[in-house]
Amino acid sequence: MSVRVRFAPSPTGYLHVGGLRTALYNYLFARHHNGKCILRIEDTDRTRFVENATENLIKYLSWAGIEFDESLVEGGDYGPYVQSERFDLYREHAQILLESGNAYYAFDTPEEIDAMRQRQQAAGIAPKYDRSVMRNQYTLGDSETKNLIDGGAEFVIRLKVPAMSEVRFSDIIRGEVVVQSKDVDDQILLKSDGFPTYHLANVVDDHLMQITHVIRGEEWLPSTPKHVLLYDFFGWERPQFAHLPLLLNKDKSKLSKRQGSVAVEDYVEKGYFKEAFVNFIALLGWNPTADREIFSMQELIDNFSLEKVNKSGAVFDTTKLDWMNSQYLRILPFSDILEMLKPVLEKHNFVGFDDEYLLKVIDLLKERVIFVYQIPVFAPYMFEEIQEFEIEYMNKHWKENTTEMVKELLQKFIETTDFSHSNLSAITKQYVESLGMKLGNIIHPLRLMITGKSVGAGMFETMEVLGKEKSINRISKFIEMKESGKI
RNA sequence: GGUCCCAUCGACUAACGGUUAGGUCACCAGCCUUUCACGCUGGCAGUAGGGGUUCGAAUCCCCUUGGGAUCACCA
Repeated sequence: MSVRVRFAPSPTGYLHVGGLRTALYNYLFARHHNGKCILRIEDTDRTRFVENATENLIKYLSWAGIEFDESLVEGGDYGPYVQSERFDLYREHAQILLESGNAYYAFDTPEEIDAMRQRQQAAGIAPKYDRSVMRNQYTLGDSETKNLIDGGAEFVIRLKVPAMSEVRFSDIIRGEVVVQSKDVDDQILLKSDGFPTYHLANVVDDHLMQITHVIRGEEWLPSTPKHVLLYDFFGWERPQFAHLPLLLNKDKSKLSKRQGSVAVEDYVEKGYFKEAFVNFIALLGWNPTADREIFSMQELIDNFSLEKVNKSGAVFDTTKLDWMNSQYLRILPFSDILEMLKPVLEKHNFVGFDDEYLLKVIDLLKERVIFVYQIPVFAPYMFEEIQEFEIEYMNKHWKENTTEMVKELLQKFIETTDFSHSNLSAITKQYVESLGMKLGNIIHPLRLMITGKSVGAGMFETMEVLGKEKSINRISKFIEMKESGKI
């Protein structure tokens, strides 16, 4: 039987980084086994409906390079892929459970349930639906139950958890898990509005969609016994479960909004490459070899296995992500970087540069920054005239004879027709040597005049990219300013 | 609190009974150098604690401790 997995997010607004990792592992697992990866939208909670949330989810999943074989976009043979379009199915299945005696009607109001919990808490026992005293099919009797329903009373359908037995299941990542059924609550399956809860919808859909492996976050582990019971009651074969370790805040609690960005879109906004982000996320909780850090999507697919997924949670610390981004800045095709650079430059109002020039600038600076957006911040002088000179830098390197030297060197720059960095270097070195001086005596003043800053890429490389005209103009202009005492 | 899950450097992790407990990020130092980076070299730093099992335990078992998740007519 071929592998079929699903990513089943609830459209509550944005794609969570933990959700992205779950989606990614599902995707990697499916691709690794030549199986199918399905996207199913779990929108059974009408009170949490968020406009455009599904579109947003799909947008960022797609940004990350995660493709689905079946979804509301691609279609497929097991649709619809949106739970709100499958309500009849859930009602039918709840009915099956009712008839087989594995589920029952209950009529308690939220207030009554609340009162029950308070009594239990006061008595120091775990809050759990008390089938023997609440208003339900068993305490009311079948005829009264029928009367209530016929009379239009609101009801829910609850799972009838067996009194004394063990629920056990095996998890690919965690091994055998055993829970006593007395600790499992009579979960509501169908809400009073007729909509299913996650538990029912999830099991029905996973079965109907022939999902072979349920790969989801660890937060679902405590409710898995309910799901297992449902599979058994329906007489269905259970899928294999794999509960992924959680992504954590620095304080080790479940990754949350309060302690930093958790929305994938925030990281896109911050300028991370999708390749770096996916690579980073993939290695949080799973590691194929440990002697390697950089993996392309295809390499992740080739190496992926659920057996190597860790059991313990991973702190989502982006320090390493920054390093990865810098690595990708070096290995990614120039054309990709160029496309990211253009909109960034526009924001700075640095316009009118041709691709050829921009490519040279990227090559010049990519090893000195970790984000594309830092290029114009690190080296604005590549895109505009110098706004400000670092005075301290000037004071440190500008001696009495510097102006004279610079003038002579400028003359040589003007005379040369070869403005390559190697030739510029040769000219300059020859000149300082003729004076019996060191390169450092002239290169810092040069850097100051050309860039205004004390830090940057190789000086002659910078001049080459900037070009003869601009380089010479900046030097002449600076000398004028210097001699007229303007600086 | 009940139930369940988890536990190797600060972080991500490797070692699936035998290693001086390895790698990466971060941090520190040195080298390189034209500044800043990159790069290279080296360094700091870990098996939560206690019992077993075994010739031998990070690894298997138990207890303790710690952390987390979950206990909704949310997913």
